[in-house]
Amino acid sequence: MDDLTPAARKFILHWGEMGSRWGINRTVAQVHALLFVSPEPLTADDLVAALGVARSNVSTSLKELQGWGIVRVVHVMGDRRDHFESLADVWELFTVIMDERKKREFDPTVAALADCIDEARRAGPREAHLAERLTALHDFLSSMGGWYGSLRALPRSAAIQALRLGDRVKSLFGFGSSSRSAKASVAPTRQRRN
Amino acid sequence: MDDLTPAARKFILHWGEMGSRWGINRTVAQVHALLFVSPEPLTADDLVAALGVARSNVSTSLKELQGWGIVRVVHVMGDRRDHFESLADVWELFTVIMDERKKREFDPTVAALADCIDEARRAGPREAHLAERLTALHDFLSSMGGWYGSLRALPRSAAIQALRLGDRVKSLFGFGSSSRSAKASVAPTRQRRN
DNA sequence: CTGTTGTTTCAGTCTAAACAGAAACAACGG
DNA sequence: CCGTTGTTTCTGTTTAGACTGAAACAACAG
Repeated sequence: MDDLTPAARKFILHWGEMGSRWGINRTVAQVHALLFVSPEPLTADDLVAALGVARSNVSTSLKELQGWGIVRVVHVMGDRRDHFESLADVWELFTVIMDERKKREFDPTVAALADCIDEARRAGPREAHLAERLTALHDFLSSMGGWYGSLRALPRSAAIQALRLGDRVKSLFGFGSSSRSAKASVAPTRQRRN
Repeated sequence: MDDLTPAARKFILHWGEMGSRWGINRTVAQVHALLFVSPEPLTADDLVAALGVARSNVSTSLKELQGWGIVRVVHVMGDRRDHFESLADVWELFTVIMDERKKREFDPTVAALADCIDEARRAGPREAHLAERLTALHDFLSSMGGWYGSLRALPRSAAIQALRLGDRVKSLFGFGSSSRSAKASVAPTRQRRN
């Protein structure tokens, strides 16, 4: 962690922090961050040295990242050791992660909601209100899932364009569209009732 | 937790579990889940009794939910105690939560990336690769943020319709679109390479 | 003033997850 | 067969965060 440049170190630490705030193991996120910014593939021992964590920890993290499909093994001529590299394409990274979390968490949630709704309905009018609320939630989540599925079904360029579609509308409201416009959409949205 | 119906209990536990997997305190998520499905507003003591957690814990959780703007105090005639209710509207719930997490985590990440990029650029060509990777990430996240801002700027009905836009595409693939079609959109998205 | 209600804080406990470090094992190249 | 490399599994240990329960405090209604 000491032979990293300040910028790289800052990024890796922040990325690890973000990961842990979103339910991703900090070390896993850090390993990924380092691979993502590394110009060339790294060995497990490189990662151990750079991040200062145990070998077993790195090994597990690499396995998990490979399981997600965002890190893969490559081989370097004249070196028997495995080297690892991250997907470089950010869009692909995004979709792969979203796919995986959808499968692991989102879809089971929708299914669990369907179960709860069935159960509440079978319990008769006494739980009608519960069934109603859960149905609203279930339908909303299903819609989101369906929307994401549609987006994923598009070829990548079309998908990116589909996301950009809002930009035209946004310009009507006088907002810019590139990087630093974030704040414009943050503050005054609280008590609006769309 | 024992006087809840099985369906309600199952939902609350699952919701708490999901919350904790996405960086939201389990108790906070459970309190919200219970308020969300409750036909009438509940007092803090109701929550203590139903969830079996400490009073201070409920109080803190309620404060946090109020801070997010998804729970509010209401008063019941002839009762001096505060009663709490959740936003019932799922779309509003979603946007409020997304707004808050964007503000707390997403925007700071974009800003941190900009910092790292500046630093890497100032370090000269030695860190050109780092700057390049981080810029790709930064631009992607900015785009996502901009897209979300656009969506939020739309009146709600238009926003929902904008999300539904994919449905037409989806129907080409033979999927349905309304509530129970969840399973249809799940499986086959894995190994496609857009 | 007194009892009720609610908030906040704080010290201590508890727990799940992360993590370290070692060991055992497999694969394989030379 | 030996050395290298990598994986897996295990036992402890550590740590962050969640949580409890109590206490101090404020507000206020009657």
